[in-house]
Amino acid sequence: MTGSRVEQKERTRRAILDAALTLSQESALVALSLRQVAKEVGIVPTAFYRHFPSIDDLGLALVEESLDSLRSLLRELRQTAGSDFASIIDGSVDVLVHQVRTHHAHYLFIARERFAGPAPVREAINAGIGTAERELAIDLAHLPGTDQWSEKDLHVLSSLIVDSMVSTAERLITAGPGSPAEQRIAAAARTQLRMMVIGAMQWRSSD
Amino acid sequence: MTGSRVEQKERTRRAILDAALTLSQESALVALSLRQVAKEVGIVPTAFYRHFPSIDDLGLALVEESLDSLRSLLRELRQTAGSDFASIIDGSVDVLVHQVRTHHAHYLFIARERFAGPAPVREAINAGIGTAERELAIDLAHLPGTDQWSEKDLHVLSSLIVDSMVSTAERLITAGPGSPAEQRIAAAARTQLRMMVIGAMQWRSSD
DNA sequence: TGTACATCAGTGAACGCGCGTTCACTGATGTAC
DNA sequence: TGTACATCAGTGAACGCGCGTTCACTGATGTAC
Repeated sequence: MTGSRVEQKERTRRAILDAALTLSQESALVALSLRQVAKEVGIVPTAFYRHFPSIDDLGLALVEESLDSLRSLLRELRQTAGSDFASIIDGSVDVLVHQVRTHHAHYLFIARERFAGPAPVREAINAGIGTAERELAIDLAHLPGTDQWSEKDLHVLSSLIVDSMVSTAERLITAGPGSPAEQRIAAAARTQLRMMVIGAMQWRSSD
Repeated sequence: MTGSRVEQKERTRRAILDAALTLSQESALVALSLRQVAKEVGIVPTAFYRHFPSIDDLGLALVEESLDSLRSLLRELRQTAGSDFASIIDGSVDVLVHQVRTHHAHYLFIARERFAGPAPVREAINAGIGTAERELAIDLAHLPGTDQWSEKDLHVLSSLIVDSMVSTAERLITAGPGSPAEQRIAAAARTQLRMMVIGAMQWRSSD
């Protein structure tokens, strides 16, 4: 019966990733130590090298995992349908709250490393946010009322909405998953988005 | 002639703070080491203790310095007068761009440590941003057109504006002081703020 | 002005600690026959 | 099914390194008389 040894190895690898994610929540990726992780997992420090070539590669794996969560959030947001703006906004905020709650560690990781991480990590995160802005600008262009808008103004509105979502996500992270503040933050986010949409609908491109 | 020894001590203290700020830009406060700082300043590691009781106290001093910059930014923003919204917005964005450019290291420090810093540092920074939101809400209540707004909606708009300014500041920091992107970011910020104000003027409190 | 003493910023040796990484090993699991 | 061998996840000792902090010191600057 092969597979059991393979499975055990995979289980340890996952335990390492989970321990690393947990530990990096307490401080930051840069402060994560192989020996801490090994202790948390319950293996001897040197056993780590059966799973990752170095401590930096573990960091990269964490980044990839977290960015996967971010990408799946963007995918879900784009699929949020609705007959009117109000229901699109409500659906989007629900998706955001749910995702931040279920992948709390990943979003905390992204918020932390977005500015404090090593350069490649920062760039990967900002690339993810940039992609969200561009995709949203495309979606906005297909909505009624934006016909005469310039490319530039579409991107300004798009980044305004994305900024607001990022700030909301950061507030949700700081509040903690399932906290009493969660619904208050969500309600404020919905109001923010409605104000923005109203402003946008009144907007006429000056270009 | 007393004073010269005192002055020399003060000069070394400043050199330590400046070196620490410079070094913390390359990674993060948590990764800052006394020995690195001492090397940068050109003193032996133990001389550090003539100026700060411990490495943590140096960190606190950096936080205080950076928050001083933040507070002076808020003071300047509140004093930004104008006869109409457009000139208030233009003036505010100018102030933001100028402050981020002249105190670049402090704002980079704030952006980094806002989520990645030790808990007391994170709390101090978020308290500063919270204060900005509350003060702005008070100012907004005195503007024409917000008479029937609820307290809650005033704070929602206030946090929307502050979020946008924070995001703009973070973009300016990432772009670097005096970079070619600076004017583009400033122009986008002005457009964002105008859209928000238009949205707000159309808003009727639902409470 | 000159001398004797006090102050104290900066020195240099030393400490114990946790770090990432290397290496040869062990012993349970898996495979070939 | 039973045996002999191969694989390889995890072990444990060891390494050199940078860390924060302690301590007794030195010697230039400042003060009292």
